[in-house]
Amino acid sequence: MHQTFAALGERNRTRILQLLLSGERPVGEVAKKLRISQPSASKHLKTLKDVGLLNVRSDAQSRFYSLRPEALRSLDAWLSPYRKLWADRLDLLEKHLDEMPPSCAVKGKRKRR
Amino acid sequence: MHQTFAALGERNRTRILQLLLSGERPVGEVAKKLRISQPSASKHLKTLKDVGLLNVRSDAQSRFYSLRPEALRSLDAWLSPYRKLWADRLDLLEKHLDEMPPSCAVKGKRKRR
DNA sequence: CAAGTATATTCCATAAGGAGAATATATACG
DNA sequence: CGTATATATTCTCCTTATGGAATATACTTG
Repeated sequence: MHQTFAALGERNRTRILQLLLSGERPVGEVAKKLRISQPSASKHLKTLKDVGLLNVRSDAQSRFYSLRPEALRSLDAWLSPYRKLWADRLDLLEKHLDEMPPSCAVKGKRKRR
Repeated sequence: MHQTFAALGERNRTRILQLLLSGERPVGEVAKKLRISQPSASKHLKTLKDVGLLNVRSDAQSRFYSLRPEALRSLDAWLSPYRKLWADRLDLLEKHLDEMPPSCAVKGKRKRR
């Protein structure tokens, strides 16, 4: 998993992911849109592909790279144990508000019962 | 955001996050549980703190590190545009099933109308 | 204040990663 | 086959990152 994160730990590569949100792209277009050299684009795409974040489809001389949903889904899964953190936080906030004297009441912020 | 990913792009650091899921820990305990040297633990904790993934609380000589929910929430937010990917996939699957002749029907897998 | 405990920082050597230029490979076309 | 297009790979230089050992800092206690 840390390898996936390592792949995402580079600005141009997160930009690539963002670009591919709108659909598959050939290398040249990625390079152009991101204003990086073709070799650079090619390398970054390879890095992302190697950790499973991207798919490639060949058509003639072109290679179309696209997001690989499974990988992003894994990220989502990795994150899931941490979601309880902000759930807990809400609980604490509610408990806190709940223990305040009525004089501190804020409209719409009280714990619903 | 790529800086957060970069911080997570190291095995020991993802392990630290995992460890802190069960609550705050002093540096020494992190080092011991992960079987890494104290300076190493200290450095990794610092990089995680520097990108906002951790909080520190001082008590006497000890420093207790804990997860910072906001950061993990940002991760969750970053991921959200990508969620449509697997939603789309489901749509495609459903469409596919929907276009199959009735003879291929699978109990409970048909698109609900 | 001396000694002990917990943590942070620095230094060093080594390894990994990125940019750019040049080159190689693959495919289409006349 | 020769040329053009699209992409991948290699090489070199440079910056950054990591682990380990040693050292520095902070706080506690007697």
